Amino acid sequence: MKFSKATNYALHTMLYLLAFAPDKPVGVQQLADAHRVSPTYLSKILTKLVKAGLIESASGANGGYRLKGKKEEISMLDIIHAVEGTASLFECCDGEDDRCLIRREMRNAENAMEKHLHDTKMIELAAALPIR
Amino acid sequence: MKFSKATNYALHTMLYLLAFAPDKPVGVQQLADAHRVSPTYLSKILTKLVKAGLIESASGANGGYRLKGKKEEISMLDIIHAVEGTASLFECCDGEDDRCLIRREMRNAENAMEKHLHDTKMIELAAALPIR
DNA sequence: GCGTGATTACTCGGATACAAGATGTCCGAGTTTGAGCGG
DNA sequence: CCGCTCAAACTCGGACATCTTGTATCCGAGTAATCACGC
Repeated sequence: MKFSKATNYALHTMLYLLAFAPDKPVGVQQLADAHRVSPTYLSKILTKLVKAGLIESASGANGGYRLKGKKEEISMLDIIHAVEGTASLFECCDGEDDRCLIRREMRNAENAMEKHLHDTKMIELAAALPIR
Repeated sequence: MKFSKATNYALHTMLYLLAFAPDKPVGVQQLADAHRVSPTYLSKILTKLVKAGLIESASGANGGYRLKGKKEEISMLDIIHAVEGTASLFECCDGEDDRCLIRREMRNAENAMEKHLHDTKMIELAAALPIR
């Protein structure tokens, strides 16, 4: 039960884009250098963000990844869901048996965390960065 | 990022003990039958609960596992921590760098979930079970 | 100056390799209960 | 009826085996900008 490194990379990359390049596309190489990750691996992760509609990719020379859509609304939860999936963190009791009290409480706890993540917008973090 | 099945088994077993056998030791075989798990595997999980001080084991004939200590105070978080460990769910930025805003917010979200799990006591769930 | 083609700098996606952790099994060793047996 | 012994029923812990998932790399294919060249 851990958040994957992929989620970590995705969050930091999104923060980077918001803070340093809100409009221009940035190459995978540059993003990878900024966080000490392999470019090809980071590319795989960013593909998930593209599919989720958070960013878009530009092919060819001077291509790269660029923010897409309403930047103010991007929450931490959006990014986490894009990378980790939206499935519940806790599964038990064969499917959708709502009589399982343990499952119900686990879902409630999970929702508490997700609410916090949903209320935290990436653009606020970008604005609070000490050095830009 | 998923809770392990081991956590699932641990939670259900604890609920079972609280509801059906608050005092008597129950054999691993019986507990395993109740949740369709291999007895030896369940034994491995319960060993963690023993080390955490939530239950105690009785060797020999008529032995088994029994609740230990103040039953009213056992929370879901206690069990989860016993099985999954107490480490933070999110790690990044080499160690304890508190300047990382992403890490800070992830910790906050995590704490929100843990608070909910801490406030949910197992004995309440046992009392709310429909069929006993 | 202008169009055309080649080059270059990129991303995309699949296939693959590797590592770690979760899951599950097996077995030998130790421990307690209780039954059997002899006195 | 008492005490001893022994078998049975347990748990404990370590050592495996297996399976899934996360992590990471490689490579061929496609695409867009730019440069070079010839007209």
